Amino acid sequence: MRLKKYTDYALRVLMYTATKNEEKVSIKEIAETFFISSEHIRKVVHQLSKAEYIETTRGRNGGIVLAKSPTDINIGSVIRIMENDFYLLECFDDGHNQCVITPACHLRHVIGEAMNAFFQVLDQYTLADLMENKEELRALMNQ
Amino acid sequence: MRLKKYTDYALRVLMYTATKNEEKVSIKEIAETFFISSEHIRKVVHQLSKAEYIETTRGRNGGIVLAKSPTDINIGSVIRIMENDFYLLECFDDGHNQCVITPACHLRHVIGEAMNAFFQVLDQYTLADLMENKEELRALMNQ
DNA sequence: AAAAAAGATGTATTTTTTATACATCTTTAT
DNA sequence: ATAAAGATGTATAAAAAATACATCTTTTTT
Ligand code: SF4
Ligand code: SF4
Repeated sequence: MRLKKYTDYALRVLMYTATKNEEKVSIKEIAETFFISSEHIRKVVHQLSKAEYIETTRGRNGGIVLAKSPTDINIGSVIRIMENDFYLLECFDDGHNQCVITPACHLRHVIGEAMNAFFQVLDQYTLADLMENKEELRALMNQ
Repeated sequence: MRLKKYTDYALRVLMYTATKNEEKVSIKEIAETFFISSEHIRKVVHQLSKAEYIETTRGRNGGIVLAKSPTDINIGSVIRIMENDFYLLECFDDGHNQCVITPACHLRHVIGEAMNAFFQVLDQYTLADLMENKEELRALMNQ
């Protein structure tokens, strides 16, 4: 059981961007901060932008800013969007389920309940909660 | 985010075995019930046996029985054993973590808390809970 | 003793998913 | 025009998971 690296990268992009209040940040500087190829960050940024968490501006002096206040960026929602696939079990994917006991199986409800508990925790936090020690984070990011 | 098919197969083996109280069951019949190759079931059975959830007997009239009462087989523990890897994030794997903000990052604690909530639910259930409607399950398994 | 039925072990292959890289746009301030 | 930024599409590589194959060993029955 793992989350995708892209999901984590997405949160890093949001955290990095949040350290620079209204100032624009570039894909390049995020990539260099975390020692990740700009290529990956680029894709993550694209998705975050489509989901309207950030606003991007092309061209010279372009860059990225948050599209809303950190208090309005919910961690659970970010993870749901980045992690497209939550088919923890075969029977969660109606289209491909071939398990014969599905109609009577309690296991699927137990796992479903566990997954809900997982998200219930995530849904309680926003980007603002992650930025509570903004200065400390900024220092580690070598700003 | 997915569980491995093997993890689910392991639970199916346990549920199937639980429907036949003390009677031995064979890998072949489990495989045929769920339309899965015996090869996969064999591996799962091997792991379940090593973890002492089931007892296997070789030879003619051999087969599988539960090694303990369904009330003593905790779902969370089965999943923890079958699913070896819970490195939801890069920083969860000390050996390979290169994330620069790890010392100050709150995200990792949020995800950790969510994962705990996930297991806390699973830890509340045992195989016995899944067998509450044993007859219904048995019918779907064509017994 | 031989045969058959069961599980044990080890290894190899294939498929799927995820991660990564490359090439080529488009936009915009200077 | 040019340079600096992001946008898009596609291709490749690496890792993980799923699947298959071959060959044991154990035990009961005949
Ligand atoms: S055994 Fe239960 S949980 Fe697993 S795939 Fe079948 S219905 Fe779903
Ligand atoms: S950003 Fe936080 S959660 Fe993600 S790898 Fe770094 S320390 Fe871990």
